[in-house]
Amino acid sequence: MRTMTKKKGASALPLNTILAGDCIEAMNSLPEASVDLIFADPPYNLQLKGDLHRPDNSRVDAVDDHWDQFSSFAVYDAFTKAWLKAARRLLKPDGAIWVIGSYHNIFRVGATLQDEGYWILNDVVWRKSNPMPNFRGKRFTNAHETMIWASKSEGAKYTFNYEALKALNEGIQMRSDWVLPICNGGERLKDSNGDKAHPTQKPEGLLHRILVGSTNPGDVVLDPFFGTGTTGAVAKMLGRDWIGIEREEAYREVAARRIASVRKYDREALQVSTSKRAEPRVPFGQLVERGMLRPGETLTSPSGKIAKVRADGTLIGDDVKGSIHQVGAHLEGAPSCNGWTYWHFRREGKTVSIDVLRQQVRAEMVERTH
Amino acid sequence: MRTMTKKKGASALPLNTILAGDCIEAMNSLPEASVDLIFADPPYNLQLKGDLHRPDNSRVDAVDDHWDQFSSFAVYDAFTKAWLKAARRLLKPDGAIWVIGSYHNIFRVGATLQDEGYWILNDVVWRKSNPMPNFRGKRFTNAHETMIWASKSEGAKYTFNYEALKALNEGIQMRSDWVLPICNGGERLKDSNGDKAHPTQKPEGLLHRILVGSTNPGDVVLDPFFGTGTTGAVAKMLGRDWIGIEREEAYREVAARRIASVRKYDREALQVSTSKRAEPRVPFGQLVERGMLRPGETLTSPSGKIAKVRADGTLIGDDVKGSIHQVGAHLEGAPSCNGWTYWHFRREGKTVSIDVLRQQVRAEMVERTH
DNA sequence: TGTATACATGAATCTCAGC
DNA sequence: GGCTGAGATTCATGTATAC
Repeated sequence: MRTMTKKKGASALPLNTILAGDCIEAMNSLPEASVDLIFADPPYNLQLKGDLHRPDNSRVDAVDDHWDQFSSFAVYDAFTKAWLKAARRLLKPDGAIWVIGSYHNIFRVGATLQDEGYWILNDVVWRKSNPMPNFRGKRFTNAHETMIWASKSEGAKYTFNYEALKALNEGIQMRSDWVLPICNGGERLKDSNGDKAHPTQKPEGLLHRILVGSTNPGDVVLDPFFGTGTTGAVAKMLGRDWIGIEREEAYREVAARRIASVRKYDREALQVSTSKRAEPRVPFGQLVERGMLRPGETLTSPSGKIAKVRADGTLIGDDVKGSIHQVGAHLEGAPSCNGWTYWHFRREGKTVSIDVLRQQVRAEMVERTH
Repeated sequence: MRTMTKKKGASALPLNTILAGDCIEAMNSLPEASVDLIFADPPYNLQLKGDLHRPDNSRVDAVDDHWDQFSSFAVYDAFTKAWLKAARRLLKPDGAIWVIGSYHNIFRVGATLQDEGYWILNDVVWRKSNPMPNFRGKRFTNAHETMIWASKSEGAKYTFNYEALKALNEGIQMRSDWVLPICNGGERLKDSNGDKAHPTQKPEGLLHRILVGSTNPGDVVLDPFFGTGTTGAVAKMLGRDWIGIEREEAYREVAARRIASVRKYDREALQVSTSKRAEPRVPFGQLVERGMLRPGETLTSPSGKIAKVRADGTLIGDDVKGSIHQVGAHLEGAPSCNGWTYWHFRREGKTVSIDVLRQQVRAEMVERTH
């Protein structure tokens, strides 16, 4: 793990520590555009009528304030807007946020996210495999919670480790509904009385998937409602830096102890499957320059189209010339075409994809860097 | 089916008919406190830009209809507020509403519901068994839509047929996540060209579950965005009265024809509603996420081969990385390999097959869903 | 007629480096 | 910031066609 601070202009980032106090004040004390990912599990005790605080941290009194539904929503909205604004200031331009909630608060959180300029990428449902049943039989078993994943703004280049998530899901694209058990058993932290240390401790599996999917090793992850520190624990295991903010001293103590006992995974284990987009580009012309394909040689497509290689690495067909992609797209009447997988050549009586040659070139590039 | 009107004071209720025109005006023309349930599938306000192509270059037929275009969130919010207000006036005191949407609009709808005085009872997730994938690999598969179920006000005595829903669910309490296929095949209505008659037709199984669960025979069900009339068709089958409102004449015609051909208690519809559950497929990655195996941990094979677990649920061996099956096959020089029975780990001095862990996960899933 | 293969399609905010 | 061009990217299901 790196040192405790990262310099960013004049300010320092208190990495891998738990900050005490109100999350809005704490976030405002940190340098802007310094965090890669925020995970937030904000309070949503709206309908319990009590223990709700205004943005200025004064407590709302249900009786004195003539509590009603409307005023309670207004107060909650103001609180939500304030912390989402502070969080957005902290995010790097290509950073992202995850917020988790239930039907009590998630609609207000989602609307505020949109109003504040975040760009929703997905809503993801955590489908609990072992939920608490609805004992009174008056409603459906509350068997899920909703998470919203959003980038700082529209058009941002957010991190999404598509291949790693696909690998986690046994080769099938990861869906927006995740089946995971609730946090219990040995993972559930207990206080000295043997009671649960925190009412809504999130399972580490949830954070594992979020952090593997939307951060890279070395990224900075901030959790403004740290609780017992699940975010910090999983971030440490996965080689990400983390910052927690928590108001309650009892939670901070439990979290600190918990994270101290966590080990980081081996560096090798943190390497995940990568996309082809991350591979170095190989110009087709290089295959010609290197003599892997001869100018004048004929390439064929699975659909039986034909083109000839020219000395400058372009192709020429019956009535078209251009790059391997352009000629392929034209011959197929398609909007685009990946020429690397489309075109084939003959060697020793066999038809071979030109992509095999690209892979050879790439393999040599790797060899040379060792 | 009863007569076409129900007297309610001086006004009459146009039962089992489709009203033409704007839904807000039409609702305002109906008597207040006269409807038992409202099901609404409002425009989602998708903001699609260019065309989208599948990897095979075919073009996706997008929802680009004029009725889904709104110039801003403010305009969409005003529209939402107006129709929810009109709808609430129509509801009997113990009536309820269901609204369906996606992340584009559902947060705004949910917040407006709360602001207008509705009381949210559950959010229910429709998990699509066969969603359209994310073709560019940039986000999670959009595999669900969200429905909000709300009573007219807090404390209302809404209808909830707990036992009927439990029976639909093979004797287990119905959860807040429903697995149902999207509407296609014979159920999907086509126009005279053979194209889909409506871009977003909902499956009858969804409405079946909603109406069985939250109405009684003889209740009045209103749908202000009637489309091709799924709500009316299922209401008729189930012996509920219905009122549809639809602005587009083409949709009204399709809906009228469809409902005319429906018989009460249609066997086929009941069949649809009890569609099969998700198979308990367990990706290897889930064992890692859930902490049953640790990234960096070594797995062994009966033949003495070795590989290490990575954070994304892939394995890495001496000169190979990939899924448990791929790495096993490569190390054995075999065309294929069942990684579940091939790989083993050590616990308490013993060598255990990873398949034991899969069986543990499966046992938990089966326990809760059957 | 039965089986195997090919094709079509679904509420979608779906690329990115380099100039 | 805008433009150009390389080149990466899909799962489940129903229907049509081929053999």
